[in-house]
Amino acid sequence: MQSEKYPISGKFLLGRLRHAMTEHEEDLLEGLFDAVEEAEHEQVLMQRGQLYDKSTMLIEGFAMRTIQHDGNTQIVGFQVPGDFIDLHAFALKRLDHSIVALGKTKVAYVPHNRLHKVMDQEPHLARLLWFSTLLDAAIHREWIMKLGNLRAIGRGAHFLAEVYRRLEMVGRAQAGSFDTPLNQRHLANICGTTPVHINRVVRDLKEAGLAEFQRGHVTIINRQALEKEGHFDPSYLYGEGDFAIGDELDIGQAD
Amino acid sequence: MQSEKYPISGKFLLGRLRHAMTEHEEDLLEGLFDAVEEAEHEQVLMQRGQLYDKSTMLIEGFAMRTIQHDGNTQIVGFQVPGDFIDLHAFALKRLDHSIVALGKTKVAYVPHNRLHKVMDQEPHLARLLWFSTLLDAAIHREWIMKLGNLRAIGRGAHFLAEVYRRLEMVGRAQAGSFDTPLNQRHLANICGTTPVHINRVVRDLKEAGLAEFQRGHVTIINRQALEKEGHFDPSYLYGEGDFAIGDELDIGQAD
DNA sequence: CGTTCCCTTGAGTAGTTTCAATACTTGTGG
DNA sequence: CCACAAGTATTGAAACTACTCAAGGGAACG
Repeated sequence: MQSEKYPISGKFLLGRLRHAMTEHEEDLLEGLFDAVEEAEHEQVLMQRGQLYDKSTMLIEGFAMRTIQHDGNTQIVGFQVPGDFIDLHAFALKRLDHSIVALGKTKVAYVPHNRLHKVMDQEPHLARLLWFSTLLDAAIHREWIMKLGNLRAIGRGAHFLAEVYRRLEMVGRAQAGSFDTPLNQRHLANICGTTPVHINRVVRDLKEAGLAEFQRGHVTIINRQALEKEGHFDPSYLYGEGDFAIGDELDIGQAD
Repeated sequence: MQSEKYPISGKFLLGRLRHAMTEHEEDLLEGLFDAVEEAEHEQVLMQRGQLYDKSTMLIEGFAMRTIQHDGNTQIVGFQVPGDFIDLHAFALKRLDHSIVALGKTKVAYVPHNRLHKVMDQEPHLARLLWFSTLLDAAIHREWIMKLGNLRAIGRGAHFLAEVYRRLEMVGRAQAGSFDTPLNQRHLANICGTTPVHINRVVRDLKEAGLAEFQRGHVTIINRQALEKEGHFDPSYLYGEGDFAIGDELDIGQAD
């Protein structure tokens, strides 16, 4: 599989526009990165406000995007393997938020000057990189929907359904379950509630036969019911078959 | 000013990276667009799921991004003049959300094939376009923070503070006030509450001497207190002076 | 000048938070 | 291998925030 041939970038856009990448582009992308590094749980990978001249591919493990204000930390994003987690630092230079590793993670960095060359010489690949940053934006929008429209149980259900689907796309989900570095405090933060309340939500999800959230492990008991409870429609993840992007349109060819 | 020389794209990135555009790029960008068109209040400019081969510059008026689910509509974004409101349709091809005009608006369209040429031949301008889509993502993240962390009054205060600042950047704010096509139903939706409750919030904001929200007009009474109530830190808008982007780094030059 | 949409207010209820106390897990050192 | 500490999860009760239902008032538009 792609993960073996491309140990660093093999999961990038997997299940989405991966098939739109030429072999030349896959080789090129893989070659952009410096050596693989490891990061510990809760290690800050990128700090809000700092200047960066490199961006990060998440190879193994998880990460979260956080915004601080008055001692409070809000989790505003969750990243899985294959995510180019701070590619936007290339265009923004400074990040408006921090990126923190969750669990043991493997990452690889690409210096921005190499991305400049891609912009100059590989417009099609550049556009795929752009696409991947817009996927994050689409997920952000769905989180806004989730927080603005759903009660706590729906938010919890939506998040679990989303993560399961995203892990599935990059081959990191087992049948009906996945491992996670999140605890109930993280989950509460992501769902915009308190840990005490999310604990009752977790109990309710289990009692309703939708999903189980245990330390480090999530079991999807009834996927369809879970997705319904969370009003989860996966098309915003732009998976293959959802919006079927790239099938009817050639991406990146100037005409 | 730029608005006179460039009637269509003159407000694009104004107050942010506008100064990083060369005159050549400003001319080029202006020339990309077809004739200016008008749109009515609540007119759907772009429909979720449809295929598009053009993108839209918002010249005058406002627009909102909406996600539908089960008859419910959630507003997940708010756009002001100078916003390239669906540039992401260029990379995504289909949108995960709809874009709806608010009030009388003027827009102009650019066919995607012209953007292809920009990608191929103008990597620096392409990167500025990319930057502008990432600004939207940064605003999305802040909305997630707002919904996840603040109570209703803080959310209302945050939104008013943000819009005032954004309008200021494109020269569309008067001293301490601005006009808006939003009613309290919109405001409630944006803040993730009910109209009845936001009505009480509006009253509280007025009684606390922070801001007034009247039909079509918002008055900022005490900006500092309003921003404090909303935990509003404008740096995520990447205005001049905030993260001071582009000053210490050359943007877009491959080295 | 009436219709319609929007705003406003009140009262009861539901959802969520806060505070507090207890149990369970995991890791560490004796 | 057990004891302890620290973090995490669970439960209960009271307080609060926000929602729902309902009705009345005000502004805008034809």
